[in-house]
Amino acid sequence: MNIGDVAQRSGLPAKTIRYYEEIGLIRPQRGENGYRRFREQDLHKLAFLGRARALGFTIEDCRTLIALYEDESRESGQVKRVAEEHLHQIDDKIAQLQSMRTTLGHLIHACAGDHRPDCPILEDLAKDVPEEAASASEGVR
Amino acid sequence: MNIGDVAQRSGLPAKTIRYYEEIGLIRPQRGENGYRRFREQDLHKLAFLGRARALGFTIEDCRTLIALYEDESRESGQVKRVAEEHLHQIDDKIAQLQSMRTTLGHLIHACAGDHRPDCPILEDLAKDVPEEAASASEGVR
DNA sequence: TGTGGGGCCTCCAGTCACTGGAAGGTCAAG
DNA sequence: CTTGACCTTCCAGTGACTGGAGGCCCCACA
Repeated sequence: MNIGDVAQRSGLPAKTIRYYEEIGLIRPQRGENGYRRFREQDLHKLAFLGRARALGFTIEDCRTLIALYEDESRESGQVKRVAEEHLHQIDDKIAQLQSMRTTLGHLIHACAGDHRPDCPILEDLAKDVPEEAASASEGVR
Repeated sequence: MNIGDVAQRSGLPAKTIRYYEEIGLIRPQRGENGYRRFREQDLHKLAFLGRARALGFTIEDCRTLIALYEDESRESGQVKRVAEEHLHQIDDKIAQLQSMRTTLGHLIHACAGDHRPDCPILEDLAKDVPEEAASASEGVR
């Protein structure tokens, strides 16, 4: 199989597959013409990667998960730990986004959205800076 | 005010403030020693930026919002449109994350997480590739 | 046998919004 | 005069790709 075939069958762009080789996630063989030659096991691994990425696992997580997958003596607790860690990060992100969503929703609701210049959204963004410089108010990054 | 002062009062890291100058969001003056000199209006703008960023607006959105803020003849509808567009993107992201969350939650629930190697998480990730692209004879899912 | 159009290759640059660090100038206190 | 905090610029790196240039390879068709 050439890269175009695996791209189609795995659903991953050829560019991404080359990138995965570059960072050592896969090691396809090479033909005499220099073309990558993929075997079924490569395709399998790419599909694994595609699904893990679709669940939001980082590339490093994927590396770990593949290593565990190939390790006969793994303990499912190891896998579960990685997944739970990731779940927590997803939850954090959702919470952060929902907080933004709430605030933004209120502001949008309060804004007439007409031809006049008065706008609660801008007014909120331009609120005065609290004068207590010393006390720390930690923002989002 | 030097950069350290505005950093503290705006809650933004000095690095970020320098970056904002580099991309033209702010234009602080300079002292004879080469230090940036910030006025109250610069601080105000940085606070505006900090809040907009905390709501998840992109830098380009921020540029637009500041321009609207400074434009006396703006229409609040313009602001509202930007905010609504952004809200949609937040909603999309939340939906995507919640979908991941659901799947991942199921998998984690199904995984014993003990010393044995059997793991539904890995099994799911390693599911067979659907034969859709190559053969096109099988039924779809 | 030539030609045209894919497909494949590598390498480089860009994305987004910072962040870290090196190397060095400036300032106020002791 | 030294120390140390603060400031400067410049360069590189982050994550996970993505786009594009320039060039080789392969096959079908005339």
